[in-house]
Amino acid sequence: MSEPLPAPRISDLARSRGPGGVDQGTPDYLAGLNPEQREAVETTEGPVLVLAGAGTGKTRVLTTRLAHILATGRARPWELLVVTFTNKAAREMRERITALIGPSAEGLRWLGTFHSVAAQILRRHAELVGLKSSFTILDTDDQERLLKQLLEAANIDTKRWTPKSLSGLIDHWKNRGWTPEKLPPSEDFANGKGHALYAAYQARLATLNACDFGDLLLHNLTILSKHADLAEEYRRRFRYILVDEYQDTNVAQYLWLRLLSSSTGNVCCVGDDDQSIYGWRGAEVDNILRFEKDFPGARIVKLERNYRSTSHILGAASALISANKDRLGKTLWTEDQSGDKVRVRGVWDGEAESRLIADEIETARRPHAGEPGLKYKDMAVLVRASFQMRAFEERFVLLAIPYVVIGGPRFFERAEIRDAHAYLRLIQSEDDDLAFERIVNVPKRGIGETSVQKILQIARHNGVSAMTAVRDLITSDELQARTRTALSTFVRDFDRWRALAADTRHWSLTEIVLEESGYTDMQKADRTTGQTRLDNLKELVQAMQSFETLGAYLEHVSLVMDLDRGAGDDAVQIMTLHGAKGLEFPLVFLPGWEEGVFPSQRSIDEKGEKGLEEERRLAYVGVTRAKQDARISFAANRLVYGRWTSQLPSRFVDELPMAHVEAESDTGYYGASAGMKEAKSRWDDTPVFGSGYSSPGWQRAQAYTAKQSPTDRPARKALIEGEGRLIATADPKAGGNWARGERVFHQKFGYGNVRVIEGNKLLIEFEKAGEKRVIDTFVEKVT
DNA sequence: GATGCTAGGTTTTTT
DNA sequence: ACCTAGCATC
Repeated sequence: MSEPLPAPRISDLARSRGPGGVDQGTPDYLAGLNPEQREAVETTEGPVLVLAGAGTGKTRVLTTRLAHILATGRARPWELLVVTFTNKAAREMRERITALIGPSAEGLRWLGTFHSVAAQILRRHAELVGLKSSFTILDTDDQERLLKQLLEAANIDTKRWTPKSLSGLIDHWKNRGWTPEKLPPSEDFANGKGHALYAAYQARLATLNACDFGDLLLHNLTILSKHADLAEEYRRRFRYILVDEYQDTNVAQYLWLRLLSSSTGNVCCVGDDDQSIYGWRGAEVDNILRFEKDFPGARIVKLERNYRSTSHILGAASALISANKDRLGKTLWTEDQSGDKVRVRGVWDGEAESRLIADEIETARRPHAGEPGLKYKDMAVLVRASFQMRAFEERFVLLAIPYVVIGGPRFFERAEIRDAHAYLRLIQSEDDDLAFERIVNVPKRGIGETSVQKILQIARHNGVSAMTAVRDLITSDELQARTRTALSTFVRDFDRWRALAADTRHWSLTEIVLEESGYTDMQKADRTTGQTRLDNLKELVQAMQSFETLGAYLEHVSLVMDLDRGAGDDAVQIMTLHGAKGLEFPLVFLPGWEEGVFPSQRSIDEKGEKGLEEERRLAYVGVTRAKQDARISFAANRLVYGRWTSQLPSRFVDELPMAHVEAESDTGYYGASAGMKEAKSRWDDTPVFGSGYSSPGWQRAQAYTAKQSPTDRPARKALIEGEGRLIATADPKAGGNWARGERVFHQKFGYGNVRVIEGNKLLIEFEKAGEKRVIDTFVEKVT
């Protein structure tokens, strides 16, 4: 179906030349591929599913396949549709293809994330769904504020029915490909109001000429299914389609792909059903399990030779994943026969666990038996949930082990960055009411909530933007004189900045705006977080410099919600298992393998057997990140949300085969298989930390944190005068662990501070009564 | 608009 | 145990 096309730059690559420039027949880029990999690369016509196990060279196959298609003249770069999930994956793919075929890779204009490609298509046909091609893309924050207004307008209790949950629900609906018209009646929110709210939200988005992330795909679906001619045009345009991480596609993405391809087309999906870990955000493993039905006669290529891990690591991982029922089934193998067994350790509590891991990190760094030691960055601690990270951070700080936490709050989601963006958006377009609302009183300029509501109300009533309404209001007498003055300054500032924008580079404009608006001053006044925020803003100004225009910058950030910041120095990586997908490390630590923590209880409660299988895939992903060594650990006692809880080892520990595991425990439990019964009974008899204290008369004193309280808040005072320990709580219902400097409340004597602790005795001094009381109780974990 | 306090929530995360 | 939104009060 494709006639060969001239591809000048690429043809250099297509054939390797011997020393004398003699054509040897086999293209360079195919050299070194194993037979399966080669099949995956060379099966270019018709549908193909590449099942790529962990560490089987997937990215290499993917990029080589693209290079092959281009090099053999089957298509030109702009005739390829290549979609990934993350910007990082898209970027990496582009880089690697460029390395293979040179600058002609720039022609790959349809290579990107699902959302960025969908956005490109939507911009071309926006009018078909009632948008202008200049539509803005809202982030979750904008979304939630908009929904809050709608909920309030509909008189719905936003505490019981939070904007957040509605936003999550709408997102879920969009992921399933449901527009308000197609929403099944069984789906609902706030007792029968779900459908109307969803429709109202979409209508509001349309008036704002905006859409959210889900809409990018959803509008595509509407356009492509209603306009068969357009869909056909795209199907013709995309001669070859390639989808990465197919196991993570949701229904909307799946439908989108179906509309852009035909069932006999050249569609290549790459994925691994065993690594599907995003079911909770709409991914359908079924998409990959069903591939052969969707694309009859599809070729299935399994990549099973692993180039990453030792045989023990693979053995442990394979045994684990074999406990899952819903899978296509692959058996990874390796020629590597070196390496140690996976080590499993049971320890007393979370603290012992972090101590153990820190020790092992230091040991691994030391040269041993002629082998050089590992670097910090060769090691990673992979946790199930982020609350588990803190224990490691504390330990690493204490021992001066350098570490980085990967993940955490993302750059463009930080409040200060969003504030800055809101200023810029409002300068760029006066109609951006959401931006207006966000910063009209940030920093405080005497425009209270009441005035803002009034402005918005009038704006909506008159069908104009908030900024226009403000211009009218300044000249009327509907607002207090003081508010009017504040507003006219506000408007004047923006007029000035807008004029300035014409002949100022956008990053300088940003600096000027932040300075003149008083935003920088506001942050400087905040001693707790101000400096970090100012640093972030500086980074923002820096980042803006690589964009031509303000518009280009804003389009970029709305799709790419993070900055690719430097990989950093030599440091141990701490991250969640989800965050570790696609990465590899010589030495991997997998702490917290306890029932309820991992597998997560909530996952099992909500999704039952399916949830458990996904947790197991997560365990599989974790173990297969390791190249040389994997170390699993679990604790008998753990502090979870401030409560000491006794823990049982994860069922995943039991599923590990002794042949590939070496287990040992400080507390009586030996982990895998052999001697399990006896070991388990010993574990069950192990005494657990006593915890909890309660006594009549004591009430909970609310904890304040440095972030929440400025220096003059009571808790803060105690922090400064006391021993540097933050105020904790003493909750008679829950029991609590008290420490020096902690603040407590007694019905009779009021607030008091814990001054001295000796053994089990507490001395508490009360502020008002001048009372001193000695409390005899069981105290532990005193710092 | 600042302050004091309470209630509610806390798996995983991309775009 | 900790954080944050939001209420009541000054």
